[in-house]
Amino acid sequence: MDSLGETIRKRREDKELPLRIVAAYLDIDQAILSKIERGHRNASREQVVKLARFFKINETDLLVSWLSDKLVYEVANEDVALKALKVAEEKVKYQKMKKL
Amino acid sequence: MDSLGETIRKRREDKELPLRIVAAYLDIDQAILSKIERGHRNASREQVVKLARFFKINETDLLVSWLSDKLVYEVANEDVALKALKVAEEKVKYQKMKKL
DNA sequence: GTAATTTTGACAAAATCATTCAAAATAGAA
DNA sequence: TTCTATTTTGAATGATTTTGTCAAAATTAC
Repeated sequence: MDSLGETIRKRREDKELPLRIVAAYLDIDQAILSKIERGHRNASREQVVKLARFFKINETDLLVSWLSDKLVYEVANEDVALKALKVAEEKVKYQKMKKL
Repeated sequence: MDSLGETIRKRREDKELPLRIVAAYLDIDQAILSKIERGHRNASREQVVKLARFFKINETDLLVSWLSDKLVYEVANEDVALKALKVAEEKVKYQKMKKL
């Protein structure tokens, strides 16, 4: 249940690559990558896709990690966080149903 | 499973109040309230609290409605929407656990 | 028809967020 | 320790998003 940042930092350290290299691949400043890894900045969707490609991580898995991080951030400090997540689930399920 | 907008529009129409009156209570332009009711704008947390007070709706319920709307919006058009919501739940539960 | 209400969109102001850059901090090797 | 590479931080800038205002257009009710 790692955050996106924790996941890619582990991968990068396994391969003993400096931020510089990965950042260059993503075409971003290494400061930004540092912040993404530490959870001080949000990655963009495109950056997540590139990261999955670079580290050969399943793209869907990494997108789930990224999106769930954003959701956690959105409900942070709300007493009703869990309830809201459950209700949101129901709403999404309902929307999906309607589409068929 | 109504959205916040649907909920307060129903209440307002039940009481046969014009936007003008409710908007004045919230201290916002009626155009904004119109957009909130139709889901074209997001309400602020403070506005939700005021709306609950005005319509005598349980504040927690209305906050859940509001927050879940925002979550649904955040995952809109993502294939992994449901999965991300579930993972976010786990993450929130884990954070809560750690706090004790 | 008129009058009241609601909706819309253009615009401006404010707030938020992303990026760059350089300096400071940290870690590792000799 | 000193030297070097890497990482982290924060300030400044820019870009984007959000927020509210206003007036005109559309809708509804009478």
